[in-house]
Amino acid sequence: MNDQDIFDENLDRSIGFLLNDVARLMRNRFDRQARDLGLTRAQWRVMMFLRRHEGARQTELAGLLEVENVTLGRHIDRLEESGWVERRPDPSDRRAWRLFLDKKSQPILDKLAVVLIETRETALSGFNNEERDELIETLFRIKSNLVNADAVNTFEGIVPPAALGASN
Amino acid sequence: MNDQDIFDENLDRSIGFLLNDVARLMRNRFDRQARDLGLTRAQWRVMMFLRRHEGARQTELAGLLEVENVTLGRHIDRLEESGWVERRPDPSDRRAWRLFLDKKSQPILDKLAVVLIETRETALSGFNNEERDELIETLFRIKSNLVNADAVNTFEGIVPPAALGASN
DNA sequence: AGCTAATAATAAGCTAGCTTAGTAAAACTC
DNA sequence: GAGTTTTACTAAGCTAGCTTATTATTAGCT
Repeated sequence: MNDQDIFDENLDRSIGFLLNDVARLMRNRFDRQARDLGLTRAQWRVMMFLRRHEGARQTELAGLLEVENVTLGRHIDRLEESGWVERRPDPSDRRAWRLFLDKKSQPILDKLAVVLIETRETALSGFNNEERDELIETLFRIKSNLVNADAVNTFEGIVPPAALGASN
Repeated sequence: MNDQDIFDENLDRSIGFLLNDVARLMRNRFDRQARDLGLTRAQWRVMMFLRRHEGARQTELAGLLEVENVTLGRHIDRLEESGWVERRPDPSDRRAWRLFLDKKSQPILDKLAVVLIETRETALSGFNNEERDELIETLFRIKSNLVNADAVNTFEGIVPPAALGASN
């Protein structure tokens, strides 16, 4: 087994690429089904979160969605253009906007929730409940590994290594 | 528990969004680490596949990567501009190109493979081998569910339902 | 040989994510 | 109270994916 084989094997078994592939396939499937409802999956997700946090500011909502501020800003631009979402000035902070759903959004949100469930059932066909729960738990574990690693880079990375291992 | 709760629960436990989040976090992490090497993860992936299939045509390579023809085409545009990849005319088909790696690519490919492994180790920290294998198998299962479902839509979808259930 | 079909690739234009840089306002510090 | 830093958001511009429409060329049918 030479060097190239070692790399190739890592490529074939790359969790990152596999995750990407699966996420992309699900996204495409959802979007095809939902195409006529006028919202993309990401836009709809924003609105689903917004429904539970009406009056939130963009930064708050971006934090909940775990997306950069700028990314959410563009979603809101489009949602506002299409009349799904309304930006109202924050009375106590002139830099900020408060976000609200338009009335017409409710029925669409519910329809898209059905599409979500259908997509999931397609993806997980043949999985029993136990397997589903395991998968979700596994994904949360990975996510928290990655989020923590990022946190280390931005905060504790400043702390000298000795301090981190002190409790041993 | 009202309707909204039901939808919200499905949102919280949405495999699709979780997969998306995790894939995004891994992509970001990889890209940050690899930033100075001059290749993005997707570009590098193209080149890793190309290394094992030199002389392939764009459509062939896109098929291997499970990406649309157009998506690969743009990758190749950029890779060619930067001198990583070369397009040579297909001698037997004047519509097609044959793709080849530039010599300078080998050392970078190997360096990026190391970044891939580091990213994976961050994501899967705390996972033993068994858990890793399970995860990969699970992802393959989902992927094949989705790919098969697409196939049904494009081919067998035309076949009358009765024919599909005939063997019962 | 001559149409018609299918195929390889590109063009244009959309969403979704990111970074970096900038503006305006608020909050903090002295 | 003045000056600095932080915060909320926007602007511009990049990769990565998609769809739909076009162009060239090949392959298939009659």
